[in-house]
Amino acid sequence: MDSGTGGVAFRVLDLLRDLIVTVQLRPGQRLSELEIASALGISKTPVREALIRLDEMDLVRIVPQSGTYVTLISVQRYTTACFIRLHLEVGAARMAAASAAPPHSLEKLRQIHDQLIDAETRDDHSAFVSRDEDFHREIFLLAGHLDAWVTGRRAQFDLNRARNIRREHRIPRGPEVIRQHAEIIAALEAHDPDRAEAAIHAHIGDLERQVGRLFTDNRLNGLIELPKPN
Amino acid sequence: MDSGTGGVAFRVLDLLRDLIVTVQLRPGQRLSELEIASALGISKTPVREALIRLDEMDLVRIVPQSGTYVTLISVQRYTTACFIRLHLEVGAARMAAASAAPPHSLEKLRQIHDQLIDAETRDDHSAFVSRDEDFHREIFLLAGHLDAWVTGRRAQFDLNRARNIRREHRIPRGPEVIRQHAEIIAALEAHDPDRAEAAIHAHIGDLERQVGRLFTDNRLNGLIELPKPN
DNA sequence: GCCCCAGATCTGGCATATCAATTTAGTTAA
DNA sequence: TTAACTAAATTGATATGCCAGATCTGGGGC
Repeated sequence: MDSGTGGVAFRVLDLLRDLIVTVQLRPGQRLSELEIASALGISKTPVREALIRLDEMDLVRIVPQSGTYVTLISVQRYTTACFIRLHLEVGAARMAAASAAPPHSLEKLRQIHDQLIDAETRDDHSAFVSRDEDFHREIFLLAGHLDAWVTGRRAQFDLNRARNIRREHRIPRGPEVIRQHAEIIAALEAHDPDRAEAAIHAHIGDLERQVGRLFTDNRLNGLIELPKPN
Repeated sequence: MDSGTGGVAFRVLDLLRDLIVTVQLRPGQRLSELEIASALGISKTPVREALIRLDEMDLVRIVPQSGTYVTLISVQRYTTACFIRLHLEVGAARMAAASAAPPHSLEKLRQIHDQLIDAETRDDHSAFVSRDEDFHREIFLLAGHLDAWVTGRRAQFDLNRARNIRREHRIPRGPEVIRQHAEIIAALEAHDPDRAEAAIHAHIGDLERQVGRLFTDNRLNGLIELPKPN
């Protein structure tokens, strides 16, 4: 997942990003430049640069002269992330459905779908999540707007963190997801934009509803950004 | 537009961002940490931190041990930015149209619209662009997804840079924009999501088409990222 | 017991110095 | 003339030190 190469700062960035998304660094937790630096046997500088990048992607918040904190999970941000994903994927799916669509172009999508089914059979949660991401990424690729996928994905960190707090070992909603993906593929094959839109709508809407309940989980107490105290 | 407060690094960030968006620093231009630092009478550190943030928002590209360059204007990125704006604004407008919509909530939107008309009358290009941004921002606000606006806006730097290279002193498409905005307001007032979607579609589609021609401007030679040389 | 304030401590912000990779200029050989 | 090689200069990358502001702590006053 990480670039592998690059300077020390980038390796620190990858490390911290992973630790945050997998909630090994918990939301609200205080980080110390010096502490991280000495733990890794390097100086503060590359650590600081990594933290600046993380700050820029809203994964941490640097408070001057006070400390750097892992951002809390924000229900508002999650809701917005769903909104963004929904509308971008609808647009991408419509575009993909309307395109000339060489018959083989959907082959990759079907292949990913098969791998998803396989992951569900093997009950491999990690692979399932990965293949699921690949599936949606492929839709943007088909629409010729891969960059937009990056945008939608960036808005989705909170969802992944909430998921990882649950540490679900069984795959949730596996069969439904597979069924919904199959419907999306069918709509693309039929070159039916309206059907594709409906399929995406159902899929993302379901996701938002299901995961919305996740935020009421007791385990998230203190890890969630409260609505404005005004 | 800038925060006003904050440390030196943030003031450098605001300065450089403005210089880049207004193309006083031209696409492809090489920047030097040391040069900027001494010009501002500060050390390289805050300059570097600002550049890291700019790198994270794709306004510059830091090449290790080589140099930092203002990114070229990318037609691909611009097209994707239009795609993102189109679909997010359609979603937001539909949501705003469908909402309960207290009668006074649209008042702000009408007010901005009036200011836009005023700017067009006075032929104040800068104010026109500003009010235009406010207008679209307000739509996201009405939909309750202001964060999504930030996402859409971030993807739009290239458009603004291309605009500023033209340095148009007359307001382009002023009357059409005003007419299209009026139609959007009318659709929202009528609580008609389909009509709102159509209005946004027309507006953004028009924008993409008009500005698309802008990229063929001779003045942009060398400032645009060429399609993959493969 | 509670509140307030001063000093110690910790944090990030910035400056400075050194390093290594890269680019570039100069030079030499074909 | 040109191509290739070498060395100096430039750049970003990292380490380190110091500073100012924020936080924490503990003692004194109410």
